[in-house]
Amino acid sequence: MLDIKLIRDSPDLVRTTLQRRNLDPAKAGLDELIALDAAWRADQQRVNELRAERNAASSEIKKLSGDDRQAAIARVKALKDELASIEAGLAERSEQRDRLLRAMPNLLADDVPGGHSDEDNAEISRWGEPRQLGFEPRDHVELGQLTDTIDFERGAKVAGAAFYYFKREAVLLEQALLAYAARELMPRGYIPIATPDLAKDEILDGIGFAPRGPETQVYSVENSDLSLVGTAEITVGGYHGGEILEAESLPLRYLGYSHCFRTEAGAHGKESRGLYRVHQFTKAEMFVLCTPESSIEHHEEIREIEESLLKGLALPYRVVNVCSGDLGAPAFKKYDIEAWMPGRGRYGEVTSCSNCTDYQARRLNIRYRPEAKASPRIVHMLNGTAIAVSRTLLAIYENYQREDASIEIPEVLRPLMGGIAQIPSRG
RNA sequence: GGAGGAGUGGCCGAGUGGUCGAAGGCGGCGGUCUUGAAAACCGCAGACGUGCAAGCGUCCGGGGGUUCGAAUCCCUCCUCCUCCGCCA
Repeated sequence: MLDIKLIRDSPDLVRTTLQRRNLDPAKAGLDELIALDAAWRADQQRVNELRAERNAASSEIKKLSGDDRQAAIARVKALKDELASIEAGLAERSEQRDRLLRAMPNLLADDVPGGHSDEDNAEISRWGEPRQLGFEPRDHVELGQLTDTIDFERGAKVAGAAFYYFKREAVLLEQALLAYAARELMPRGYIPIATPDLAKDEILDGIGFAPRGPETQVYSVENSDLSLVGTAEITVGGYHGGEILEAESLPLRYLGYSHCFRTEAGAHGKESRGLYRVHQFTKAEMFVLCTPESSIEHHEEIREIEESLLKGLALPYRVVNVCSGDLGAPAFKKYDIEAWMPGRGRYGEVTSCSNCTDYQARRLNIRYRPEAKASPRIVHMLNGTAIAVSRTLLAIYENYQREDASIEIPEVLRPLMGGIAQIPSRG
């Protein structure tokens, strides 16, 4: 969430941000929030005064006895009743205020392009040339069938549409990709961390996911406050919740491994074929906690790492700067990296990275102490995909396919697959 | 699953109704001493809210209650530990 002080001091900045995000400030309740906050502060002040009075009167009581004591107790009781009535209103106001405050999206970086959908994302670079295959490329669904390594039909039979089985070399390929991420990132200071696949709703909410409700993308567990995580961003972000970190420990770089579960409500349509949009996949996620001064720099570093991972796999890609309308509430700025996907004949998102500045950290109350004795400050948090297995595997299948439907294994992954150099066609 | 015990500041740990935001220790910071460092000694130090500030308020796992007053009493939830059972 935003700092309430920012909203008090710079309401116009917040108003402009909402407009850039194609949100109506009135509908978002900005003015309502400002009014509510002012009223809340007035109430708070009044309550403080009454409490001070009550505390003072109360501490006198122990010195009194007899009728004086009884009279004093009666006075304090009256004060208490008055206080209770204001406190009730205060609690309600504070709740409303928090609800509106938490609903405000993050500020935007100056260079976030305006726009309404992913079509308005701004391409900023390209790397690699799509291979000249010299034959009509198959898509990964067909390749998965012909190699007997991806089984969507039985996935649907057992778990429903958009579930799948990996078999044979695909299993090794998944493990190789996950190992590849660790091998590349550990030298860069990333700490591998395998996280729970479920998290409490309050953590989901802290990261900016709506755990329940009609719009949710999240599977929740009945009769509990747990949900299946959509990304390790949730569990790694929650890892330091409520803590005050030492300045020397920053930046903290994590490589979080988890399964990811997404309902993809309302997303059934064009992209529903194959691995591109599935209900479950495995992912290695980069997560960085750093000082506010360094987050922009770290964002660029994460983007650079994501590019280097794709370069290592020799997958052609382009980088886009995600436009304001396509940006989630916690993100200050986000890059998508889109690999070439021959089966679709275009680029498709395989990784992305977001600078969420202090938005999530404030909700999760993650701070650091700049130096001894100094007051704590909110950290900045960033996340980025190292490897999303499903989409990366999709891109490898389609880019490395041969005419006979066998699939070459990218050079860097072969040592991680016991030397396997190709997936044979079994068609 | 059953039975007990415990959750206090960065850490350890006192504290069973008022003067406790909380002794003491460790760690931290500043200083004295020293060529420098260590040791020793002296001192300073919680978080949050509000306020220009002084201050005031809130916070002793979470929530609720009793009381004029709760770290302290009651209820409830969570977490951890020990023992038993069960499973691996």
